[in-house]
Amino acid sequence: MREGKGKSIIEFPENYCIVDVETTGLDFEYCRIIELSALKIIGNKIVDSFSALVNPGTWNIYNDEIGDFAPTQILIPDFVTELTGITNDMVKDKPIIKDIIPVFSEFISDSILIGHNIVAFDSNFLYDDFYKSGKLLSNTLVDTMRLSRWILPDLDHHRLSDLAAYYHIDVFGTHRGLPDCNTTFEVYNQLKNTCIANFGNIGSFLSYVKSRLSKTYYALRSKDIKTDKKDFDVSNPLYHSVCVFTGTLEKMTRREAMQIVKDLGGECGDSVTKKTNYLVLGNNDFCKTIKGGKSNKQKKAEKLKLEGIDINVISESVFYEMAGIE
DNA sequence: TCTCCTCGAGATCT
DNA sequence: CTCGAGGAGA
Repeated sequence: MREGKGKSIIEFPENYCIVDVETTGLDFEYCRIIELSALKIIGNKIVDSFSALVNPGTWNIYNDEIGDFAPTQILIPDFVTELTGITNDMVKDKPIIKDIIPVFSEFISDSILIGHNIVAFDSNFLYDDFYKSGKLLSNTLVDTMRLSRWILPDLDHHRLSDLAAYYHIDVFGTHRGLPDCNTTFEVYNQLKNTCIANFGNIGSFLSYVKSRLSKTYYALRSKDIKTDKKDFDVSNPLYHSVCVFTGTLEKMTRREAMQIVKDLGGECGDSVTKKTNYLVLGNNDFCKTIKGGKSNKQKKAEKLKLEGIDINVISESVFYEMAGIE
């Protein structure tokens, strides 16, 4: 879907275009753009702007009176007019999107596009209309909502209005193309300021994000868990044992469970081997790829046990008993 | 150790 | 769409 669409990146470019679209609704298939706006920023300064009201065009739907399919004007729902102030009258003599795309395309050229929720919303409407005009929207995207979630993680919400309020940005008319572009521009600059204030510089922020994101690809490894304990209870069954987990634990995260093992003088393994002493079974229900209710780790553990290896497959509750946890 | 996959929860756009 | 959780295979 939407092949060749530009990538979403976490960055703070100095040259870019802020983009905002108003539409007849949220649905990509049935809704249409009614306003298309953009600001061109070079060296952090606004140097140009673009804004156009758009006639949403027509649907080819069955007309009872004519007894055939006929083009019917797509209307702006009342709640959208309420929200944006854009009426059917305002767009009725405006060009359709197909006639605006070439101008808009030339305006943005190949610059990075920045917008609030642009990755999941604006860019998809634009991509589809570009596509219908035989063009590919492949511009790289920077989403201020995504930036905001990294830079202001404690905020309850990251809507554009929330960020405008948080930064005390004066908003001149909301839910219209250019005003929203201007708000987004202000928000972007403030996010950059906060970023530098909190991380020292953009570079350390970017490497923080990068390391955090890459961790989502790398499963938790036993080497990530360290203990500062020295005096261990040598009678505890987990002492000097090698413990492996599979599935999701009910009472704690896997990281916490691994920490308990290490604190008791045990070791954790990332996979079941001949050195493994305990395999702790969590819940596998969520995992559709596991057939027959057994993970590969459990199958391997049972195979090794048949070969005479001293390996015990235990439940989560037995693990807590062994660890001395209520 | 590295690369890539899948799923669910949560949030935002008009 | 993003992120964090768990996973497979080489």
